[in-house]
Amino acid sequence: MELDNTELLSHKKINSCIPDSKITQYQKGDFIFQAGAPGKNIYLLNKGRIKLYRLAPAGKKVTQWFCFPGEVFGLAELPSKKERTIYAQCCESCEVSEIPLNQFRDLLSSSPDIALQVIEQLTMRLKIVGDTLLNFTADDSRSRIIKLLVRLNTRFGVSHNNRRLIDVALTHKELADMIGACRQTVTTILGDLKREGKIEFINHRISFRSPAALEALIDQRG
Amino acid sequence: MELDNTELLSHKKINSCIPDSKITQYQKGDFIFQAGAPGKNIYLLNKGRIKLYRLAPAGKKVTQWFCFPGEVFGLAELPSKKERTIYAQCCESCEVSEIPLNQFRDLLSSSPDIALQVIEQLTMRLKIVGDTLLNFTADDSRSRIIKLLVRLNTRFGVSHNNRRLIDVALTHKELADMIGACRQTVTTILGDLKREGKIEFINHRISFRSPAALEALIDQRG
DNA sequence: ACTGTTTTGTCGTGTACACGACATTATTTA
DNA sequence: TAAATAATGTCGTGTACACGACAAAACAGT
Repeated sequence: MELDNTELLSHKKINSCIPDSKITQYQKGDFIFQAGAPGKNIYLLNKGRIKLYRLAPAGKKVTQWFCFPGEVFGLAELPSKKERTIYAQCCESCEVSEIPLNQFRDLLSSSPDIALQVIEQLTMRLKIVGDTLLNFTADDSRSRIIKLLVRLNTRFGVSHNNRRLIDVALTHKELADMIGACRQTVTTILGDLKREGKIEFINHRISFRSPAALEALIDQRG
Repeated sequence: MELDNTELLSHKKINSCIPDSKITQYQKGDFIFQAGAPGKNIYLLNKGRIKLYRLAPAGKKVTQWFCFPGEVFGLAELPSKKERTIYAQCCESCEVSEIPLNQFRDLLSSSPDIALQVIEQLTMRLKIVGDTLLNFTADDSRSRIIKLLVRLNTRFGVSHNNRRLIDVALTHKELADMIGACRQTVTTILGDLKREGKIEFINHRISFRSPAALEALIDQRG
């Protein structure tokens, strides 16, 4: 299982201009860091997409965040100085700037502008994770999927034949993991929605009339 | 229903020294702000305890955070400038400093130290909300309660008769809301734990041998 | 083109837990 | 100290959904 609070991410991007940073290229599937690692660095994503997730003992995943260019990650250990609890894995080839924690601190002190952007990024994420949490307790699987699609639309949606198309290929497993459901449930619900004529599939990408039309499907309870 | 990610909060407190801030006293039950309000201010809690929560349409609550003295709140609207989605309600009588958003921005620019503390607070919260999210998908009610007790212990735990005592009076409803369960389930599970001799009640406060002893009760599944 | 692997679709079956309904006991408030 | 309100304890009953099992389809590698 895998969660994703990621869809709507901060619109505040930091330009890839961290001075004296070490820049590294990664391949799809590579880990920037894994849970258990010491965690002495802060990262800025320049290019690509990175999935930040946790792993429960039973092997369930919780995708905390999808990082996009301009976003800082690996901050969680800033206060605690403990080891990482999160996995950071590349979804595609990525370029990442990396600086040590204390250097990052200095940077923030000397660049109030960057500090403010970091604060805005964090704030935004906190809000979205909060939304997700609410979503979890309040909604059933169907509503969760619908809301997920709406959120995905705001990040990956493109216009296509006078409709909206979520322009990212995602498997049912991935979708399931984003909303804390099991794969079969997602398959069934997606099948229902398709049968109802609410969504269409264009090679693993989901298309629908409009976000509003989708939202109208959310039952009263949620 | 009501969630709480609050238990372990940032250890970074900001001294109540925001210049030119308006200081207000509140009574228990008062709202500092409610969802739907414009949200042009940032707050710093000087004294008391504040519950930050969301409300789902069906009336379910999700407690996002318990604010303690030295913590900043009301930030979520910093980037979006939209209306608030959160309720901030006093759990007891509180003293709160309040400054307008842009003044807060200026403050951050001129005081990198405060900016850093804010970043650390946010980071800490993000981590905890993430934990909660994982907790939600991976654990059943019993494990959620046990883990909640462990977390509560780190914040409110005191030593008492060579045992740990969570020194806050919480109703079953409140506990239920913290873990996204219904009240009856909490009553039952707490009853089980008591019958098993794992916990005791000392006027609405929960006591147990040790956090480790509690954690041992978490079943293998995770 | 052939074969292994991943993804999708569709069944049951089992179960955790929400929800309503009460009775009982605390805790406020008048 | 009575009356009202809130908190607890304990029942069913219903249901959403996880999980296992498998078949079919799509995709990838050689």
